[in-house]
Amino acid sequence: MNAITPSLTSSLRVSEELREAILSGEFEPGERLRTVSLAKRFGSSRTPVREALVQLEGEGLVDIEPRRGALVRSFASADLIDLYEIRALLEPEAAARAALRASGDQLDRLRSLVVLSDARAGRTPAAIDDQIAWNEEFHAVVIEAAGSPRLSSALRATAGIPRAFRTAFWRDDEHRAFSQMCHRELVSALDARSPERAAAVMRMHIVRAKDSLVEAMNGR
Amino acid sequence: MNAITPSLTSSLRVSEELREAILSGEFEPGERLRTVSLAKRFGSSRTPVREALVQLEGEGLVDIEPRRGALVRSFASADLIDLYEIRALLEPEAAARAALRASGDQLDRLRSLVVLSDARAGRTPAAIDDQIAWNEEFHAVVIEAAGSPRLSSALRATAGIPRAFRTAFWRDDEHRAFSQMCHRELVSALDARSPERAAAVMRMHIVRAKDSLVEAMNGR
DNA sequence: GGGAGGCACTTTGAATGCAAAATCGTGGCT
DNA sequence: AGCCACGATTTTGCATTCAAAGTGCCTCCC
Repeated sequence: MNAITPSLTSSLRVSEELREAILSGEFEPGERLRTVSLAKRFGSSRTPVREALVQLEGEGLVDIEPRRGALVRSFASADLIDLYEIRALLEPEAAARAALRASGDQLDRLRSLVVLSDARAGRTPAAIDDQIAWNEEFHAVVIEAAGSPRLSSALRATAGIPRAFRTAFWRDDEHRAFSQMCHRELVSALDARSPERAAAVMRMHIVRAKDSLVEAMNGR
Repeated sequence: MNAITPSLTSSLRVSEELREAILSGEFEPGERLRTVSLAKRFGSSRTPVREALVQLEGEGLVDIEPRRGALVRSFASADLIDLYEIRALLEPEAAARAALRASGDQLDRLRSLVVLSDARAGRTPAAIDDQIAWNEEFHAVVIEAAGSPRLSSALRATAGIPRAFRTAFWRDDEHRAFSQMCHRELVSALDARSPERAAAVMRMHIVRAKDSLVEAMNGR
């Protein structure tokens, strides 16, 4: 999605690319993010890099220590559980609002994302990457459909966790099947314009994901 | 607490002061925040001002439109209601966690804030300002005591926003008395280490505040 | 008289320069 | 041998500078 990013400002482009790089696990948690090397990598000066780092700090992906610089935030297990518990509070509300406000286009997009995921049920790395991307977009569309800027930004602050962790549970067939079922059920609830149902499904979905994560982490 | 702010970096100092300025209603909602005048005001160059603006955008106090600059975010009534509904989701959770984790110092501080507010029950502007400050600190301490960085960052600016509407809120004796009662009750729940009770009280507190706000806005 | 176009001024966004703090390695001292 | 101090180097944070986009005003034409 979003093949064309106009990227009006360099700052925004850098923050996008850096966010992707962090989420894809390219940097170790705790690793220092030096402005010069990032600037070189993104073909800009240090100024937009610094602004991007401040923005990503707000999203919870990096820590900035004064006079010491930026680090990739560590995703310790307690922190990840924390993250999911907050999502479990916010996303059901987003789903409920989406049930009342989602546009036809948005519902169509959600439906097509479900169909895509159903059709691509492999376990190759590429298939898993697709699954992850579609899953992210699915949740992003629901949040967008909720039409609450505050909710959106609050959830952005709980931004994605490194995909390295996600592969842990996207490899699990059972979890994936359950997730797909939740998505289907959620679309159905949104179609039915039932906020209670949408919220309940979303809550179940998130809590289950949290448990799968805990299980995956314990299993190693 | 934190009477001395070391202000290691200029960027942090600017963001603090600018946050205060916005929350105190010094700028009109929708007003453009020009980097040169802010830099002049804070005695710095535009660079730290820009970083502060990015940070405050993440906190939801400012909107940045690419190539156009920063605006004070408007707190339209729908937006404020939205905000309170999110607080109503998050702060009860913060209170519940605080019930489990609050330190003795934190509980003492909460108790003393309640005492301070009880002792200073005037209606002069200065008294109201004190009430507002203590109320904000009360909520800040509870959130801090929850010990969840994600929750803290999601809630950072939210408690301060109603300061712009102080007249609506804090002049109403009934609301103020109820608020004080909630704070007392919350301290009691935290003392008793009862997360359920703490969450329930906090939820009531926030929902009541939302209704008071709606009422105040309709009443004019 | 009203609207479109153009020109000057303003403001943003990005690059660069510079001072201060932090980091790292080395050597000396106990 | 271990530890501390000190200097070189790196890196941050801020100021300044420059180009490009935006804004507003004024004129000219219809």
